Amino acid sequence: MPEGHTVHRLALDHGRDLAGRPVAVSSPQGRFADGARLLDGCTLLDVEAYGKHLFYRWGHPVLHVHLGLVGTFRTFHGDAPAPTSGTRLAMRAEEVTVYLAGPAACELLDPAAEDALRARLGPDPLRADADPGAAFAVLQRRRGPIGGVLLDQRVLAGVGNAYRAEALFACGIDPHRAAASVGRDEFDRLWHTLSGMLRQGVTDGRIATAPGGGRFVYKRAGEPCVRCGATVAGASMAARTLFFCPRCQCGNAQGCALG
DNA sequence: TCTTTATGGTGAG
DNA sequence: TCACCCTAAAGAT
Repeated sequence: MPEGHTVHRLALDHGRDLAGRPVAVSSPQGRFADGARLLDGCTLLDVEAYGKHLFYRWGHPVLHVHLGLVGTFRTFHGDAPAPTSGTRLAMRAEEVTVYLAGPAACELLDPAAEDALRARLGPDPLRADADPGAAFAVLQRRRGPIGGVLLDQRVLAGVGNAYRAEALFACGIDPHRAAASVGRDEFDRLWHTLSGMLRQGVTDGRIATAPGGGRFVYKRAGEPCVRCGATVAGASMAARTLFFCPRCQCGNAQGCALG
């Protein structure tokens, strides 16, 4: 489930449900037992999202969570079921209970470690402090196709496989084109498209980028392109399945027809 | 009751 | 580029 929109939505929800109150923290699975013991009963001050990373502040070392590919949070209002055997972290404040399972990271970070982590991240299109120019400057120096560079969190933080496919389609950009060949105007349209799609995803709680609540190309390999009817392609790029329309994104399409 | 799949990232070769 | 880590749900047997 997790691209930037999921993580930002979680930060908003957890901030609303848990912050400002003492939180009962535990690790039913046991793999975060030491950290949970330290945080248990502390008042959560705030929750921040940066790209695909979550930071929970308590006045202690910050709690850093990264969902990875399979991590999921589940929230219960009122009575919560018993946690599953894989529940790494449980947090409860008043009537809200949150379970975390399968994260790539659930750890305490001291300020230096947090700084080092943030220094590795490019601008996040969902954040007000994001500077698209910084992302463009990095992108211009990259070798390799734009479809691969978009997934690199050092260039842009928060974009994953679904949004790379949808945004490149919406902008009519061939994913195989060299990243360095993308001009500033074109990049600005791409940034704006990504930002809008991600923002919509935060609101919706899911990735619905095409009119009618569906998707343009993501996971639609073999089906007809919604715009031109050509068969949507699926191919591997940067170790993930890339979906695109070989006609609409043929390498000489102009501009951002849909975005 | 298996096997497969997933919107991610790291570290080894 | 590959193997591998994490968990749960869906699909196949």
